[in-house]
Amino acid sequence: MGKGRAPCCDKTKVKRGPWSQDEDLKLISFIHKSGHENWRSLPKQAGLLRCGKSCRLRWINYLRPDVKRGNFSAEEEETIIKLHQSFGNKWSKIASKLPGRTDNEIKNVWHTHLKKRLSSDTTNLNADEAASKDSLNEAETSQESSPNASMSFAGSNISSREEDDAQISQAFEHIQTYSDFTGMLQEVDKPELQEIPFDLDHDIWSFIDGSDSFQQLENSWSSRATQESEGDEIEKWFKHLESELGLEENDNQQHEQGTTDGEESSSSSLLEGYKLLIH
DNA sequence: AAGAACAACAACCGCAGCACA
DNA sequence: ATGTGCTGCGGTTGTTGTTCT
Repeated sequence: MGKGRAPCCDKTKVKRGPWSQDEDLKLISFIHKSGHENWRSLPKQAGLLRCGKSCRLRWINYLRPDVKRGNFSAEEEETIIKLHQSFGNKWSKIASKLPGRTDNEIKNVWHTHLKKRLSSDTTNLNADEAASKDSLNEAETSQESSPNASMSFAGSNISSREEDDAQISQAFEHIQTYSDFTGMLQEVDKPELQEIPFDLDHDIWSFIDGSDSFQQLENSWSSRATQESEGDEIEKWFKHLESELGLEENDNQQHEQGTTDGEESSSSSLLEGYKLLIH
């Protein structure tokens, strides 16, 4: 201390850009073994030529086992819109209300889908309003038109602050339901989400990222991994991860074709790689 | 079929806040 | 009480994939 603030990392000595499968594997296996108490020193300890920030981001947004991947459901989108109304661009706060979704993912969805949808909805509504105003003037109706701007979200219209608040409350109730039933997160209309069996792997996920600390993990993972049942669970989890990372197909293809490329084969199976790393 | 335009998303950067010495 | 280091957050950029002309 006292020598000035050290830079986050030496940019000339760290790798940047997309993560390779080998890097993912190293990060996963290191965190499994030792946890992530210190992101700054983690890359060095894990043998990664990456900035600690980059490792953290990769883990949180992509590799963490409880990250829910796949398209956002209409309900989730609606929830994001409502939460954004009350929280603004506090993505982490919004993310905390949506189990399995990361702030980065929500931010992306907002910028790519929801913002546009809202603006087009608003435009449509303005046109509708103008049209309805004319008709209202003509009919000289006694009904009061709302002074607040109206917004439409996926079939629901919010035309007053009170209704707005009520809808936010409803959203929270909905979120609570989500939280209560994380084991049933599979969406009926989103079959791709069923690739993540929350219920089946609940133990291993809480084991990895839940109430059990990584300090406990540090002591238990290696020894537990040798036990057959735990080994099965680890294997299962790695299979899911491979499927998430799209490695399953490669793996199969290589099995069919007969692997010749050493580099590819070294990363074709996360589980095999993991086994090599921990032994 | 090829190139351009657009969309989606992963990753980076800089700042703020917190914890600790 | 103060300064430093670390983490987390939000804004932004870069890359890749898809659709359109």
